[in-house]
Amino acid sequence: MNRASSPETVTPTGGGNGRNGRAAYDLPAVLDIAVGAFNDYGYDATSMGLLAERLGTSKSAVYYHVSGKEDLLRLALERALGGLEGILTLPGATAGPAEDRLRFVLRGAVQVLVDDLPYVTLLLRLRGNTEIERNALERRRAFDHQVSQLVDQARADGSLRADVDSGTITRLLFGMINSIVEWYKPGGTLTPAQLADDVISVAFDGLHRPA
Amino acid sequence: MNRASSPETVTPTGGGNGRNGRAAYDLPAVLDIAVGAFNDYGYDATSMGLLAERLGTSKSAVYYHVSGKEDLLRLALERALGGLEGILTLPGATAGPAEDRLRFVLRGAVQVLVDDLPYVTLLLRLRGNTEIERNALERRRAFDHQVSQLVDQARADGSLRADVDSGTITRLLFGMINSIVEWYKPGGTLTPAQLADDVISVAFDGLHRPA
DNA sequence: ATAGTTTTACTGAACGATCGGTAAGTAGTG
DNA sequence: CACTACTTACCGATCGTTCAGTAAAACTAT
Repeated sequence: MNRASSPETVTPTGGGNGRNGRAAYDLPAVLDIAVGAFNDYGYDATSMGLLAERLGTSKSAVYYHVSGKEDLLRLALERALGGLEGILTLPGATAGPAEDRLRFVLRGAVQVLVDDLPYVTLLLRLRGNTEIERNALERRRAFDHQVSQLVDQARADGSLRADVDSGTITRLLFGMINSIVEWYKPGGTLTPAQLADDVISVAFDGLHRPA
Repeated sequence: MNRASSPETVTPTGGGNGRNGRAAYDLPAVLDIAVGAFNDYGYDATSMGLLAERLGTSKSAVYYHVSGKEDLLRLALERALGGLEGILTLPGATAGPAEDRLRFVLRGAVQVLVDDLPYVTLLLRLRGNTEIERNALERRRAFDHQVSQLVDQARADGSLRADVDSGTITRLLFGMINSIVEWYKPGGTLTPAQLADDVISVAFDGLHRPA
């Protein structure tokens, strides 16, 4: 019914397993399956029963690996946010002209998006229904705010146009980049590096043919 | 707890009502409340009970106006899709140079997005869990495809850069525009017309200061 | 080497809560 | 008295979660 890899192909942990022929899953494997399901159906519409079905085990087996549904969400969001926040600590994001730093961060964001595609996808679709979700949204806003400050600095330097509001620019920029999770399929002809180049180029130079 | 208008402020249909002091709601009013809740919590996470609470009535009172939860979704999506599809039938979208038609459609899309903000928001967050959702997603894809053809034509005319893949351009373009539903708040200093101008300008000319 | 013990990784059944939806009755209006 | 716009009470299904039990692997002791 679905085109994802069948449960049996994922992570028999190598060594020991349960009783009969069944494979033993470890936490990262369960998390991978869970995030995939969350993205396919939405977090709320994904039941623990369906998750178990995708793993080829029972509902309660999942509870051996994680403490609950929200725990899976928390783990997944931590990974996505960690990747994004990591960009801002890199040298390329902290030193040099503002426009260069902005380009570095945007390129890094595209890289993280592609590397941890399902995890970031999950993050970008949050609604803030629970405390965990609201906490993640806050961290995401903090990241956006940091990038927004880079835009401000680049504008002050005269590198960026000043006829459009700075907040609007940041939001349109992220709108463009974040939309990648909705359509990019890794493994195609468009490589992550080329995608990053395209995004940066379209963002800075626009759609018109180069003069 | 939430900052939306309290139930009592919306649409006592004017004339006749039920029994005691309670107001009588009509279908558009129920739909408005429902779409607002769907966007706040997500469609799946929004229960009919919560909907009734927001309306200030009982769960089953909602069923007097609509045949069920999915009916509310169907009605809302019809409105959003009708608005978008309508743009493509307008003269500005069917005659003239490809770049002008593209600009017209993008501007129109921004306009519809803002005019029917909650309805389009709902559309853009669909996951395709039910037949109704899948049908709406198909219509949305058809709309995107028509715009994609405009991009192709503008490229063939030499109006748009040809060094970036046409599909990538269309997707980044929609990524930018569709992101508006995630942050635009009507009634602020940024008017819909100014927003449309900014979007078109950033998309075609990029972020660099004009030469 | 083998017996006994502990640990790992589950199974199947059941829990209370909540879900979308329904049935039957009723207060107010024309 | 018919009609509108509800009400309260409830249905079966499904939700996330828990629990007691257990087969097999891993470890320890002799």
